[in-house]
Amino acid sequence: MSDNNRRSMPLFPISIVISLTDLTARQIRYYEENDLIQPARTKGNRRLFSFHEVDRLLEIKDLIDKGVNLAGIKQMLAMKQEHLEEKAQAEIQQEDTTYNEDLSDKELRQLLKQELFDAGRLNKSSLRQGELSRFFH
DNA sequence: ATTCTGACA
DNA sequence: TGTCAGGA
Repeated sequence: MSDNNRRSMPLFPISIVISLTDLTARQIRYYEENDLIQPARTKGNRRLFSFHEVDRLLEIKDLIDKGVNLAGIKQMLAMKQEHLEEKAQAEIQQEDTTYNEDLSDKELRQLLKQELFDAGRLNKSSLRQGELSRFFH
């Protein structure tokens, strides 16, 4: 899965991103100021965007059009990332368990502890979703 | 020609 | 958010 790396490669200048997203340069720069994106820079201080960042900007554009403010978008993007990290964590744990036919008591307790921890964090995330209603209108 | 930062008549 | 100035 190194296709993800290509989508993270800084490739296009802001002009291309503008035509790709229908956002203005002002908006794109403003979103960067608020840490919604972090484009790379050339030696001449010009912004370079990756496919991932273009996708991200399209998501942001979508949310803006739906009336979500920057604070709300920031939280939603944060949650989307938490979800990805969770999935990655889950895959790692599955590899461990599938390659070990028999687990020691210590490992079993560790796994159970981890699952309970994840479950607890998921509930907290859900509660935050309810609070997100403040950002919609 | 293109993009960057800062500022606001 | 738009737009203009002054640089790079």
